[in-house]
Amino acid sequence: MAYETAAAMQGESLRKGPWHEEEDERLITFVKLLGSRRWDYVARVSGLKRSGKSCRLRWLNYLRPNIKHGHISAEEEKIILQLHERWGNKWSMIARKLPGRTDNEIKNYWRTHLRKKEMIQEQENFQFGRDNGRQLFLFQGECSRVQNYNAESYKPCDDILDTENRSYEAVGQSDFNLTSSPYETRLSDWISSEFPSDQSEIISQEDCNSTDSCYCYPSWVSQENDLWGCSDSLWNME
DNA sequence: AAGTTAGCCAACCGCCACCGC
DNA sequence: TGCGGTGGCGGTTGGCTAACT
Repeated sequence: MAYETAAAMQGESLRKGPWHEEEDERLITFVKLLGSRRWDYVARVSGLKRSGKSCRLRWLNYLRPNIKHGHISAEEEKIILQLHERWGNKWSMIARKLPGRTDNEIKNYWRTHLRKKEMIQEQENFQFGRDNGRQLFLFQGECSRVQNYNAESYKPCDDILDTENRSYEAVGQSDFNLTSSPYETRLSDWISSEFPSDQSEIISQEDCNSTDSCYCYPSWVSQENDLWGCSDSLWNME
């Protein structure tokens, strides 16, 4: 690892985890002396048992002057929303438009606050079968009748299921988009590429009378082309 | 009061682009 | 022109704390 060279070459292991006050003070001192560009050099010369990368991150996210911490104002939130809509997850670009805020802070804020709002917004605007025609539903619990859903007959889940008698979880494509693990992203991409957007029917597992999990799957997932027996390309992350 | 869950945030990881040799 | 070193970036994780049961 390139970033381990500084301390590793001196036979020392690099420190990880939270920064101590003394480390912060030392880093500030050496950045003032050497500038905030050559982080590997700063890490080496300062004697901090940290990687250049770690020093850079600490400086940018916490120690540099004029940095703002804490409450994101309504105005800032509005800007974040607008820029995210325009640029997507370009956190550093968005951060440049918000003086004193770091990409890390904006990213965290988005994930914990704004994403929820967007999810709610998406659910409100959700038109089953029109925009994202393909939905995967996983119903936990009894599911014994065939249900055909399409854009015209779509009803909110609460209407479809008797919530007093069944617990369920519905996973829509929009939810796949909001998750970010490699496999989920791959799955979402795979669904988009494999199936045309006009295939909107969802049917449930017909002969499922048990109280165990039962799957209601889109009609476009045929027996020959089911999710679990699909081509290697979906699961192969190489 | 103790255990569990959810929210938050600092820090790490891995990938990629750039630059100098 | 290829290669290694470095910085930048986005995604992810882990730990702390508050809220809830």
